[in-house]
Formats: sequence, structure tokens, C-alpha cells
Amino acid sequence: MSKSHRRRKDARPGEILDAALAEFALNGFAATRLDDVAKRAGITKGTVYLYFDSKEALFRALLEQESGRNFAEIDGLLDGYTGPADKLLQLLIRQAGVRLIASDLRHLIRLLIAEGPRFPDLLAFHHAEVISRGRRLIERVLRYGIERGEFRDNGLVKFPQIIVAGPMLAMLWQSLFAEFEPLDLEAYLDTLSDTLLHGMMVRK
Amino acid sequence: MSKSHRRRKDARPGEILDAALAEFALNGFAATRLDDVAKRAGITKGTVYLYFDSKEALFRALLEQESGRNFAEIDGLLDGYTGPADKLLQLLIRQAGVRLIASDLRHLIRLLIAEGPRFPDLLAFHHAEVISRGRRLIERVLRYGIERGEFRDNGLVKFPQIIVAGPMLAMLWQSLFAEFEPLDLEAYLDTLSDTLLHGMMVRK
DNA sequence: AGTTAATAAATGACTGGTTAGTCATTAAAG
DNA sequence: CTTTAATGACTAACCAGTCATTTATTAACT
Repeated sequence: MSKSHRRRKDARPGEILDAALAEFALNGFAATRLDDVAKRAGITKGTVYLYFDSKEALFRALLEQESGRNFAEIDGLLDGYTGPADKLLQLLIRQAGVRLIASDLRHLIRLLIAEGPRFPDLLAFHHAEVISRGRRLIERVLRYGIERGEFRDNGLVKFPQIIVAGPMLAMLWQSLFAEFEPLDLEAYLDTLSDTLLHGMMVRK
Repeated sequence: MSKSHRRRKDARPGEILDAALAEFALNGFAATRLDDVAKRAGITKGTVYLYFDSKEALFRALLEQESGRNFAEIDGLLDGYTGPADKLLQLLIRQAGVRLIASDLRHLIRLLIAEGPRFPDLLAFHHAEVISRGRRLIERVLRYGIERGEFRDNGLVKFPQIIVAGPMLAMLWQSLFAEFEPLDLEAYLDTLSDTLLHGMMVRK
């Protein structure tokens, strides 16, 4: 019972996914060795193939697993809210920024940007399941503000991308340039909220 | 003089870079075969190595070549300008959006996001040469508006990233999700400008 | 102008290393 | 004693980078 061959059918897939996330985040898809994934998971490569059909299937499973986790939590935060809409948007932006940057989501999104075009059906899935959910979340906040008469109804509801863009870019910045020029995330998100809410023009 | 072995020392590097851009954009760094790059350029792999030391050097040369081309042109557009600042910002955003999406820059930026973390000195170069130039461009427009008393001075000058974020996300969207849900770039950029300039809140 | 010699560009076969995926075998569990 | 998780050695393919050889271009010399 000591050194090897311990059978743990139910725990394996999760462990493999965790290891895969770490390795993919480090090296990208093509440059990741399944031997390394296996090693990190404390097993051998053969075992990986007991649970996943191929390297690509592993990548796919990874994205599908991580997707949507955060949405549920943010949704929960919004559920009971009845206060002013500007505070709500501030909350949303803060949550988006913090979650994008803190979690492993960050690496997965970088991976998706990188490898997405080579896996069109993966993009389709992500668009259908994840993006659409994010859009609904943003629309919900915007509609709330418009109905309360706080937000004006410029075309923004049609382009929720404009709201995510800021947090998204912060995430990319942290992934790429943080070591050369760190970003003060707090101040950044505050300025972002302020600009989106009140605009740049002097009030007349 | 017919089939092969034609010597064209001066034209080669450019041709190789063009071919490399196409292949890298298609497959990413690791999955691109130098044989394919050579074939696309109408030569053989050996010839590639006459002009570039390694695959990595080729990638690097590619990024360095394309960088900055667009800045000069945008700078030129701004140079003589004396009109209202909001129109200037609109112009800047439109230019950024259109150039990011139309040109091959788009693929290169995706590549940089994807492979950047594995080539830290490449990121350093890009940060020093390209990003900083973009920042200066944006600062220039913001300062112009603030000096004219048109723009209020919230912290935006410290976070020019907020201005690029919108065009940048449009570029990513087009690269990834355009086939599932195309983005009306004109309307998007208009809405973006409007939101940044006037904000979302109802004027009181 | 024509022949030849020197030079430089380009080739393509080759190698050494790497790695996704397989499968016969081993060993734990019930 | 049967079942099945896990192993690890193996293979088949792939590809970055090399280099001896081939071919074009230019120079040099009649």
C-alpha cells in the first residue's frame, strides 16, 4: 500500500484538471507536455488517457469546468439590491476586475485568446455559455439604472462589451506588463467607474 | 533561369517575415512549422536560417517590424488640430479601433498576448517602444482637452489604458467571436465615444 | 564579348531530440 | 479469482536546426 498504484477513480479527473491548468497557464497549449501534467498530478501519462481522450479534450474540459463559476456568485451579490444604480455598476466593475485578475480565470482567458481560433467549436461553446451569461449580467445592471431613471439610454445596452473592456484590459495588463509597470488596480477601477458614470466632459 | 535557386538577397527578409506573420497568425508560435513558413515564402527552410538565427528571432523581428507603423500616421492626424477636444477624442478612438482591427496588427497582438509571458524581454521591448508611445498619444489628447477646459481632470490621465480598452476589446471580439455574433464596429465606436465623453448618468 | 574563377545564395537530406498516444503487463480492490 | 486502475516502455511522427553540395551571380582577365 505504500509507493504506487493507488486506485482513486473518483478523485483523479479533478486532480488532472488542476495540474493541467497549472501547466497550460505556464506554457500554453502546444508547449505543454502531458508527461508534465501527469507528473504534477502525481500519476503517469497513461493514467491521463484513462480519463481524457486527448490533449485537446483535456483543454476543452478545463475551460468548461472553470466557466461560469464566478457568475453565480456575482449574480447572488446583485439579487437583493435595491439601492442607487451607480453604486451597483461600481460594484459590478469592481467584482469583474478583481475576479478576472485574482483567479485562474486569467490564465484560461489568455489561453482562449491564444488558441481559440484553432478550436472553433470551443469558441462557440464559450460564446454560448459564458459570454452570453456575462452579457445578461451587464444588461441587468444597465436596465435597472435606466428603469430607475438614473442612467440615460444611449446605445450602451447593445454593447455590453464596453463595460467589460476596462476590467479585461486590466487583466491583460497584469498578465503582460505588471513587472515593468504595475497597475494600481483599486485606483484604476475607481477611475474607470467614474469615467463611465460621469464622462469626461465638464458639466455645464 | 527557370525553376529555382534564384538569388534575391534584399527581397528575402521581407518575404520571409510576411510568410511568418501569416503562419504564426494561423497556428500560434509553437505550432508553426518553419518548413511551412519557407514554403509560403517560396523557398526552403535552410534559406530562412540564412536570414534569421532561430524561430524565436523570426518572431521577434516580426513584432519589431510592425510596431509603431501606425503611430506615426495618427500623430500626423493630430498635429495641426485646433478644434474642440471631444471631436479629437472621437477621432482618436475611431482611428485606434479601425487600425487595430483592419491591419495585421491584430494577429500580432493576439500572438503577443499568447506567447508574451514566455518571452519576457520581448514584452520589455514592446512596453518600452510601443505601449509608451500609445500612452503619450492618449495623454496628448487628454491634456489638450483639459487645458481647453473641456475635459474635467479626474484621474484618467494616469490610466490611459481605460481609453484603449474599448478598441482593444473590439479587436479581440472580432478575432474570436465575429463568426458567431458580428460586431457593428461603427456603432460600437460611436457608443464608446459617447459613453466616455458624456457618461452614463442622466444630467441633472 | 567570351571564358573562367571566385563568391555568395539556396537547397534538401539528415540528425537529434522531443512527445502524443498505445498497449501488454502489474497490482490493488472487492 | 475477477475486475479494473495504473503503469511505463514503446512507436511513430514530427520538426528545429545543421551542413555538405549545388547553382546563380559577379568579377577578372583576356
